[in-house]
Amino acid sequence: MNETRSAASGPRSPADQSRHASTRERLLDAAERLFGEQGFAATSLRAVTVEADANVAAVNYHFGSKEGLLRAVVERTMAAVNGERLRLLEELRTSGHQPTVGELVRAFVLTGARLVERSGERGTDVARFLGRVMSERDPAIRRLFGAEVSPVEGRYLEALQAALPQLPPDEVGFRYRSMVGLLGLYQSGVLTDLHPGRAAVATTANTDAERLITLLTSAFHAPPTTDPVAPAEGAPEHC
Amino acid sequence: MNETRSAASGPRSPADQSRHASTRERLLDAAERLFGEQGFAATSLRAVTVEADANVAAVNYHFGSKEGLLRAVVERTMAAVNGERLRLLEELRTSGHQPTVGELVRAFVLTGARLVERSGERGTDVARFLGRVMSERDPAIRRLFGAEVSPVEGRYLEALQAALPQLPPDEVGFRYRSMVGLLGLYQSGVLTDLHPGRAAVATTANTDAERLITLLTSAFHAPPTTDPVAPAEGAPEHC
DNA sequence: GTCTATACGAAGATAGAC
DNA sequence: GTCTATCTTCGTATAGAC
Repeated sequence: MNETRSAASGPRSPADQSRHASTRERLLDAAERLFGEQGFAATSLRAVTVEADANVAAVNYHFGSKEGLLRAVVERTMAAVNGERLRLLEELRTSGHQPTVGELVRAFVLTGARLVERSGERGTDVARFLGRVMSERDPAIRRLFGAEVSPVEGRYLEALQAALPQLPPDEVGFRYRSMVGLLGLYQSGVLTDLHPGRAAVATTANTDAERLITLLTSAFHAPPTTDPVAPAEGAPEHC
Repeated sequence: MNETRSAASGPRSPADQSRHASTRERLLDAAERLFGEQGFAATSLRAVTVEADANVAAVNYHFGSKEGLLRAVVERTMAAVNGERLRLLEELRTSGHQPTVGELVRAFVLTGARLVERSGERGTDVARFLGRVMSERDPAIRRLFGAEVSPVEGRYLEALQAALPQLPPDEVGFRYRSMVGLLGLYQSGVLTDLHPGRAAVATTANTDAERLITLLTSAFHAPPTTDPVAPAEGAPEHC
């Protein structure tokens, strides 16, 4: 309860969840869960090492620093998400027709959800962790995340631009970044909570994912932004 | 460069920007700038006190804690934003007709921009600070921010619901929270940067604000979200 | 009342023993 | 390769100067 170690001498028995995984893997699992739960800055390295049943210095040995640990967790998780996104995009492109905006948005948003399903027990941890990292404002973390998603980003931007030929590339980029940011906020739980009135919470996740897809699809279909000075304002009103 | 103080004995000459403001005001100014630049967790209390030319303990005296300092900065800034938002909303409601979604979104989004203009020199600091706080994921900070905006939130939700009678309240709430979150990401610079190819940066701010208004207005006008199982997907496609 | 000097415990990082 | 011991920095708390 007190300090750096919980079981130093004897064979540790309580909550030995990831049985004989390596120290490295146990550190990654613990960091993913705690970073997702409490955030990066709020999670102490000592809390991670206690949960992973390892020493504080093991983090520095395996990952160099706390940020190195974060980078490793991001890489491990994003590898799966990136693969899934590219696979879905290929699937759409080889289906005979140009992918629509709605299809692209749906594929992008649901990738996170599918990853969560496949991750089983650790699913919600992964979702919260990804959401947090996705909309992080720390420049260092943003760079690290950006480097991880850039291969997929280019492909999606191409496909979105092809589906929205009337929009200037700058505007497609702006809306794409809005999608990434909003998905991050959604996955970190920012858009979900705060309405305590209702009872049904079980289906909220799926419903909100669909709401997000609806919202984003309509956002992409907005007309090109007009001049900053006194725009017509009624433009999207007609439909 | 080393420790808690930069000029202990003589009259401080370098960068004495807010000349004879009280220690309390100088602490608020410094915190607003540094929290906006680096984030709350990444900014050390000592960095704030060095910039404000005050002692570390002054923070605890005036604000009780680091979080108390954050609360004070939020309150000082949001008082202006809340007032402006309520004023604009009243202006719309007394203009004879029901405010449209576009008008409500525009009033909400541009409030931040106007505050920035009025703040003059400190404008960009204020914008970044507000943006960061708005989309913060730390529950404590979210609670504190939520308490600050709740009076305005209710009024805007009412007006939006009246403008979108075909949408269920839950969905209006979801889209409102999306607007708040996205505005936060935008104001903290998350949606703006990263495309280094272009040259014009001067007009980017205004342009992106208009893009955000366009995007959000269209997002609010999306049809109600259908059942999670295999939605038609073409719904917003027709317009 | 305001503010400064200073001390304390906790956290991240590092060096070197094993 | 792994862990113990130690260093620096952080937020907070206390005592007293003005």
